[in-house]
Amino acid sequence: MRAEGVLDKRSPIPLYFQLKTLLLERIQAGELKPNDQLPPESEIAAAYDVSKATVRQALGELVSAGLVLRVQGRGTFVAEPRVEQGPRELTSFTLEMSKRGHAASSRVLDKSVVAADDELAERLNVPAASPLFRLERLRLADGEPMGLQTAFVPLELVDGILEQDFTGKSLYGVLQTHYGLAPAQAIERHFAVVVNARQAALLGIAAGSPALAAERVALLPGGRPLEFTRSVMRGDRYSILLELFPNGR
Amino acid sequence: MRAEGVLDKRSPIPLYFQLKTLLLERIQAGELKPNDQLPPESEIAAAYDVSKATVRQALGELVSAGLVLRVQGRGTFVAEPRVEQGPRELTSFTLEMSKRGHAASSRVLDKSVVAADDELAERLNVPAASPLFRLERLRLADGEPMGLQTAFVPLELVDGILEQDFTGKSLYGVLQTHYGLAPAQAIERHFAVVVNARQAALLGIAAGSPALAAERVALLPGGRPLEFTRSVMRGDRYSILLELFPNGR
DNA sequence: GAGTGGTCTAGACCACTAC
DNA sequence: TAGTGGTCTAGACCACTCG
Repeated sequence: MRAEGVLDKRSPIPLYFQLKTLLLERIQAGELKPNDQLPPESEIAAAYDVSKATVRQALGELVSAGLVLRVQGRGTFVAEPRVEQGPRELTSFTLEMSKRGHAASSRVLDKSVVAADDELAERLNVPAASPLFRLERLRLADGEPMGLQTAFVPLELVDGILEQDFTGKSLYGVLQTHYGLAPAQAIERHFAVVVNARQAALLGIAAGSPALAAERVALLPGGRPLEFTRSVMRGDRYSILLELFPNGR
Repeated sequence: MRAEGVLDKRSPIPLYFQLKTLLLERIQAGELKPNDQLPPESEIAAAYDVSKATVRQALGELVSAGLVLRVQGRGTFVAEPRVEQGPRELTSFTLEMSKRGHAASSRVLDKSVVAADDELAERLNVPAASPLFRLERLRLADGEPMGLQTAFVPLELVDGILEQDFTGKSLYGVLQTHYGLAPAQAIERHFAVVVNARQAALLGIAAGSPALAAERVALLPGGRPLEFTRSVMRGDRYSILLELFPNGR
């Protein structure tokens, strides 16, 4: 193997990392195509003048990233591109839709301050009857109703938020830009329901139609709940795609 | 560090794997609690009489699994339990239920060979009309119906599988032990449906009740489809829990 | 400065795949 | 049988954290 790039042994960047980056670039540039066989580890080691262990560490990270496939006794191969990237991302409806090529919009149905009932207080870890900002929106993709979302945020975190206009903006965007609040993690539960008359009317489907419901708690970096959202998405237009691996990797 | 268990150097099981398993068991048994510091790598290496590289490989896999946390200059620590491993893990219904503390069982409704229709042929990447093994089961938790699953496997991969008894066994178990086939990845789509009369009767719920449907393709290490499964799980008893992170972690 | 994990070497032998 | 990746050793030195 000709050493296309050369590793800098005096660099503070680890050799395995430099090597991994080089290989990554060659794969992403299409120079190494899916199912192409890489040179043997021993050959790579010789070409770049590093030990086999270093080559293995670089390749190991590419394997973890799903870009490369090792087959004992045969060799190392460039993997077929994956259907979807690993763990599910925490994004907004707006972002998610635009990534799928749809124009996302929303209609604000309610913007108010309510007192936390017992369930909301528990979910958001605030005292019962605490004031919460409530935002209910009809979410649309390409102008067609996709689902209903109702978000609750402890009012003390977002003083004055009632003045905000949410027509063109995402809730996460406003939390970020006006209050410097961004979730570090979210826990989301999905389950199946049938829509009631009000939901059916708003979504333009028949009452009793199936829908995917979700409850989500988004947490701040310290672990404090930032937001609790209930949503009901049309069963005929919305689905969840998951990529699974054995043993959590 | 006292060597609680001892590694068998003559075993065909790699030393790093034995060591990883030992540590895993001590964590899962609660002997090592969250935030406990593990002994230094050098000490573990000495205690079990292996090299530091072997210890690092064992610990590295525990880090990947999220069970352990390495902090440079400080040490290695037992991680806080994750909120949920969620369905990001590829497991069988049997395993999943037993992990949640339920007794899983199943009733085989159909075991046959069918010809692939166009959709099945595409999903399993086999020629149209190829013979497929078809297994339809009613899945129960603690004796109560939870859902229906129909799996399809290309017959050429599992010659003679019709003779197998699936009453007490998982499909994945049989594929593994009798054919040496284990999925490396799966892609699963979930959506909401309402059950039809047959499904309702089998599940013991009213027709028109909501249910969580899923379609899953499990892939072999090389990327060849091993299995396609359609399932319908009771909406009142089944939900999906997801842990989300910004920007894919 | 002492102790930790992070990187790296130069070898060795084994297990598996292909011909 | 030859070639591949898989495991393992016994060292070495570095980078980082903490008292």
